[in-house]
Amino acid sequence: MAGSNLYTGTLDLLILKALEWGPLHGYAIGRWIREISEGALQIEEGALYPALHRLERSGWLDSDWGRTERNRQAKFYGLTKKGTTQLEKETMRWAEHAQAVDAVLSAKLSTERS
Amino acid sequence: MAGSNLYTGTLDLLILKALEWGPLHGYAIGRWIREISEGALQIEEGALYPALHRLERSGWLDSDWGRTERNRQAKFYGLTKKGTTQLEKETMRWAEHAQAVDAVLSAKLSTERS
DNA sequence: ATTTATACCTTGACCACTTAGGTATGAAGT
DNA sequence: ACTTCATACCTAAGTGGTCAAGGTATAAAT
Repeated sequence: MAGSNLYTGTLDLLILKALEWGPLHGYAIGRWIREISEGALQIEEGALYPALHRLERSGWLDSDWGRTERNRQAKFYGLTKKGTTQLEKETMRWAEHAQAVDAVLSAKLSTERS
Repeated sequence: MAGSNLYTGTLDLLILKALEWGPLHGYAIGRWIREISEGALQIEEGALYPALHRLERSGWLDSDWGRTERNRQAKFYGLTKKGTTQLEKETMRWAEHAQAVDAVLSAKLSTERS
């Protein structure tokens, strides 16, 4: 259930950001995002894995099979150079969008409303 | 052109907010959002009108045909009581989501990344 | 009489996300 | 040994918001 409150389109940014400091496997990406956001962002697996495949297809990520500290098989994803550039773009896009929405939300009656 | 940069799901909030100070017609809602956001938020008409219908169907809005200051026919939308409640909910949802995303974006390497 | 800006609408396609399943494996408990 | 649990991956069908690209109508201006 959980109804993960995220707006469509932000998932890519979150994933790219999760990999900024080095490779992680998919399951850990989801967990990391949830923990950093203190539960506010719950990524469904049905959204996470297709997103990882899409980002890899786009060339932002590459992947390698390996083993976790707990000795489980896992596919580790890493940022490519293109992915790093994309992360910067997406970060800027988010900042601009968030600022714009906040501008609307803080609009006062004084504005023209013809 | 334009490729309106908004994350899916934020449109409802923007529309509800636009009507907080009183009724507006659809075209004016789109223009108001664009102007307040200084062009950052460009609402496509193909998204705007269906959204208005959807919000009205949900009971957040009601509508009446009238005439603008320029003497044009236009359908004026107003917030219902349920719509006002919904605006509060959506505003909170946005605030929480934005805060969560910002938390992820400002995450430092120090965080556990097992 | 034509153009322009306003104002509304719809249809088709896309695609991210949800829901709801499924498989496999290592570790831990009984 | 067997079961259970958490980990870790995956996919298929359906939903639904948005975009692209059309279209109509009308008041005012040229």
